Amino acid sequence: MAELTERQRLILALIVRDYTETAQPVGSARLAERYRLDFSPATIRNEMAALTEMGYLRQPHTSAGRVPTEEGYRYFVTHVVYQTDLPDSARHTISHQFYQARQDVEQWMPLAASILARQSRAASLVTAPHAERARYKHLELISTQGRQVLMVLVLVGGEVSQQILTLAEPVSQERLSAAALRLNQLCVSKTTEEIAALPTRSDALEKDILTLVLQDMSRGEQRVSGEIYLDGLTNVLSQPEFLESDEARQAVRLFEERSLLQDLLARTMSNADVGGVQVLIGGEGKWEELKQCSVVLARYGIPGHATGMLGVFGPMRMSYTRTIPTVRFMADLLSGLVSEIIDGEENE
Amino acid sequence: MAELTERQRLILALIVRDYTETAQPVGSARLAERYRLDFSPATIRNEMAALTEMGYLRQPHTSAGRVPTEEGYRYFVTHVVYQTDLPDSARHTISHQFYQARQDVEQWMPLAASILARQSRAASLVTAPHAERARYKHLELISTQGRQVLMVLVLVGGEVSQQILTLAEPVSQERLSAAALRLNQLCVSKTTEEIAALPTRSDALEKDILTLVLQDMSRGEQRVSGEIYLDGLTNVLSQPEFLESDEARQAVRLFEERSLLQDLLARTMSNADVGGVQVLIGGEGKWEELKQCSVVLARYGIPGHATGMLGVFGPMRMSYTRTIPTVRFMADLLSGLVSEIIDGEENE
DNA sequence: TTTTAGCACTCTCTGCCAGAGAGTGCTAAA
DNA sequence: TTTAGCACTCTCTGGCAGAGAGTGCTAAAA
Repeated sequence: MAELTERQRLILALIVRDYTETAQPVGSARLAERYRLDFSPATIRNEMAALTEMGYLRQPHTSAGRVPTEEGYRYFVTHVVYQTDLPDSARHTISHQFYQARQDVEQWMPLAASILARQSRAASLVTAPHAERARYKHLELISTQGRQVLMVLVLVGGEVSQQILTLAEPVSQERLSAAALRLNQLCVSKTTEEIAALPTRSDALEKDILTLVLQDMSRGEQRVSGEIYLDGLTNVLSQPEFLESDEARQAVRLFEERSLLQDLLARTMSNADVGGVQVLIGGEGKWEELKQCSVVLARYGIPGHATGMLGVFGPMRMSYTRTIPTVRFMADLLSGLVSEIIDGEENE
Repeated sequence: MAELTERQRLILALIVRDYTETAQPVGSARLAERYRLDFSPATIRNEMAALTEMGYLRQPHTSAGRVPTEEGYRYFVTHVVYQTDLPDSARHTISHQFYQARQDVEQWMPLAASILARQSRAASLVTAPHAERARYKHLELISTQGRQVLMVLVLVGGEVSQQILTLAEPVSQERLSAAALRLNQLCVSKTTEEIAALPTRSDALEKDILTLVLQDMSRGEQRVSGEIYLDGLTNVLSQPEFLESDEARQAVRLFEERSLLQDLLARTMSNADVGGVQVLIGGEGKWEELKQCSVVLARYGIPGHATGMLGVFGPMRMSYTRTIPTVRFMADLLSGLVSEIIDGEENE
């Protein structure tokens, strides 16, 4: 990547900014006037030509203004905006909202998604924190009609899963409770491997249930993420990119097809350290569906215990200046909340 | 409503069908040719004029074909399609898919949403079954760092809610477990009122927790529905209505703004008996946002115990012939599943 | 050497117009 | 009661001209 002069950086930044706001190719005269630059449109044209030459800008057609290329955004993100911090006022507003919802764990994820969407004026996604290694906390067996039993499994960290099991023959609630009690004493705080290594239960009922518990736990471990919370899709649907181009609309499928989203998260997760913000511009060649879109993602949580991802999805010309600091701040904030749940359990 | 002749009904039905498929106003010649009718375009024109006079059809402009009005769809739905049943093949396919997922309660709702979306080729929504009157089943207190405690409350019927509580001073896991055990013995199977009527606990910890449990239970009772599952939004976004008209796009906000959706469900819920399918065409004057859209909704579950809603949302010209029987069938199917969980608990 | 004014050129966008096409309503005949 | 024929209406499409925005180049100014 060639080095840019101070002035070129300024012009690139202003073009990104203007295009982000208007979605129209930006011309030299417009730029000079709107930002009261103290050099002339002609000078700007020369610099634009240079930036185009270097691959940071492009022209939709000969006599149009300039539009940033993927490389242009990339440069903007890494050199101009990456360091900026979220303004104190925003930090306070967000912290305050979380403070009010601190009791209600179930509100955390939707709240985070809603804040991300509002701040970035784009679509947001948040996955619930998810432990790579499941640890047993508590089992509850609820008798229903005849042979049907509702099994509720709570894992360390607070993940909860439910299953229905059909027994070979009806079993009373008393026997179920007794079985659950014994299994709870036996398994509490144990990992999948540790439970698998236990001697086989002599009682047939307990043995069957334990098999299901193990199945459930390892199924959870194989999943990339917990539940996915989305918000702000309408922000993105009203953008001109999505009204006009079929291509961009494709990207909305990402939000429906779990498999696509999981794939995206999995790949990004692997090379994301907690706290670092990943910016995927225009799919970076790898995701056809994201050609006209960008995704800003971060991982949060406590690695080795429970982590989740959160991010923002929008047109390539989204406001990185607003989005990146917000995503970073929210990741830190959720990490804090998760550590409050996890920390104590480590040394139980 | 004036009575229609057999032939008028046929023509109305064919116009609805054709318009549903093509989204284009349908003309007399086209209709005669496409469906090989044994009367001429001129006759059709006469009937169309009559149907227009009666308010079932309208013309976008003088020399265009006809489009059904809201009244037209309403007539079609009540007189033509309401009785039709879902073909056996579809019933079997759906039953089969649920049979495979019968163990995994958490899969039921997303699966139902996915099937509804696929069958109707529109957007679907399913709410988890939700009890109007909460009944305590089991409480779990998980100690985390210091004064933070994760509380997991399981209700009869399988609803689970989580909260974090911050105690005045640190409490050991042993004390927490003991408290939970006592509260469980005390409260199992009790309703909110019954728990509220219990004598105050002497132990301060137990008293505080019980207050939170009650708060949680009554908050749940005030909610209209459980969690909401959505699917198939892309089906609807690719329809011409949504590409062209801003008005229709408004309707997508329904799917994001919980409050709107809750409101819609609440109002429909109130005059829906379980099993009956409600069809809301073009918002029926009440919902501005739904002007160009229709919603097919049904309630499922066991009234008095746990009920939920499920439905399909799409352009006004959605295929009612496919959608209505599917919604009805799915409601019955989910009712069956819910009763399997509930039944046994009643006479515990 | 760098910046800027001037200018010719290019491309899109808008409005306008004419002709084709689709559909209607009416009238009169079957 | 149904249908063929026909005049009429309205939209849609393509072509075309003019306006507007923006560029690149050249030559003069700083």
